[in-house]
Amino acid sequence: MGIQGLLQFIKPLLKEKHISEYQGERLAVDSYCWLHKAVYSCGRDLATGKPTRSYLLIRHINYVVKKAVDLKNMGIQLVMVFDGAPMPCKENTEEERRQTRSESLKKAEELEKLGNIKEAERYYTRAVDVTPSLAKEVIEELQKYNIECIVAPYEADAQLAYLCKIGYVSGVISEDSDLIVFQSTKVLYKLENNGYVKELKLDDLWNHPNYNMKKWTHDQFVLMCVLAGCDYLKSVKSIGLKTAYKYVSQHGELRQIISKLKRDIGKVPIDYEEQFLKALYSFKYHKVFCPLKGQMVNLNPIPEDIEMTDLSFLGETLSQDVILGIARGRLNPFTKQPFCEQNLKRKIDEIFQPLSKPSGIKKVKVEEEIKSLAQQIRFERKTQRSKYFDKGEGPQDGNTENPQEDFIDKKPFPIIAEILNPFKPPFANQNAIEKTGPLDFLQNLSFRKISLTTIFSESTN
DNA sequence: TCTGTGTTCACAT
DNA sequence: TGAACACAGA
Ligand SMILES: [Mn+2]
Repeated sequence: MGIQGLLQFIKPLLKEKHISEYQGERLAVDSYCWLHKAVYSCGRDLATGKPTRSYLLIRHINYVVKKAVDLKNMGIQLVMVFDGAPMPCKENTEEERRQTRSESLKKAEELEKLGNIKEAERYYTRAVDVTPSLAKEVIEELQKYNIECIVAPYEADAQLAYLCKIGYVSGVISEDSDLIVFQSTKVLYKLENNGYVKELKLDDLWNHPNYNMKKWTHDQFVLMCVLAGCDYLKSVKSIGLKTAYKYVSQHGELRQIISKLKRDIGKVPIDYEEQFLKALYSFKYHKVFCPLKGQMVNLNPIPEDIEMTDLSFLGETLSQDVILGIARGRLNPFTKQPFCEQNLKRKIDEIFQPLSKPSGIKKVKVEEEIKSLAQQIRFERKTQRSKYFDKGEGPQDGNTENPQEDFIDKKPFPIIAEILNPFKPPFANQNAIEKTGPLDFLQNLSFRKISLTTIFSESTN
């Protein structure tokens, strides 16, 4: 997934940083990275849908929310971005994943029956499907903390890059090499719990110590990546990043490269050029949500004289109502329908309440848990989202015709105002320090005393 | 030296 | 959602 070997390729360009250096900035988070890690803490319960402990039904939410709130408390503003519908051309990949998930589930259930709980657990974690509904549960929780969430219409990668492009955020937290291909200006890779992170600035790409790309355009870089194999198109046999680099260095342009490729290697698929163009376009013109206009746009504007006229492979164009509903977590990005899952609290209630009746002890425990769920601490009610954001989202927020245009004229990009007038965390020099969540880098910094979100702590059971 | 493939990992006690 | 690593073969 991503571009095989790209992160290794750009490794010399990564700069070791500490997350505290981004205080005052606004960063977008590739939330599925966190979510996928998070579900490892409660694989069986999510995979089977038959939780053994109620807190195991929400531990993954806790993981993501805690991480986000911790960053927010450091004075980093966050935009949590979630994946939407899969691109049509990735359907086979998705099918494979569905396959392995269901196989893993079977295997896990067998192992569990045999009493091999430990091994079963391993397979259960592989069986978990991270669905929009799961994401929705996280989003609902994040929104309680006034953390902005955006569900992309398609891939989060493109959405994150777009937010960079319009200056809505100054960088992205991710693990995915595709972010570079999508032209994100700054990507923070490998955020550790101690706060260290590896930063890539897109501008540095052209000064690679081992590969001369000084005169390259970004399009040429994308060319290299697609040549080496990407999610949208497998590479021709024996072409990896290194040889792709040579081809682009020597020929520079798509048609020439492909004809040279055909001369060098016989086995080039007949429709390779067409597929190649589609892959390039999928990177360049991916459909995303614009939070300023409240509309669906392409990552880059489609030129008048574009070669390929049928762009349906980019996915359908959604109406403003639908894209807004998806982006803000009201509609399922797969079905475009409202989420029909019942409220999480009620779900927990329903599953555990009957079980608890015979045993008085258990019932008390469950009630405590639900009470604790209901009492999630809210803090910092002061809104960080300016009115402009809401205005930008059009009629839904009480605006009538054409709200986005006059909005943009008045205040181009909210973030720019905030760069000029950086957000000063209110706790900058206050003395109260509290040890908080799992991110130990918090411990060495000065923080306002704050109650962190712990929906359930491990000690409840 | 480079690429393709298979395996393991991500949580947290 | 993804990457790292090891190893075999061209
Ligand atoms: Mn990707």
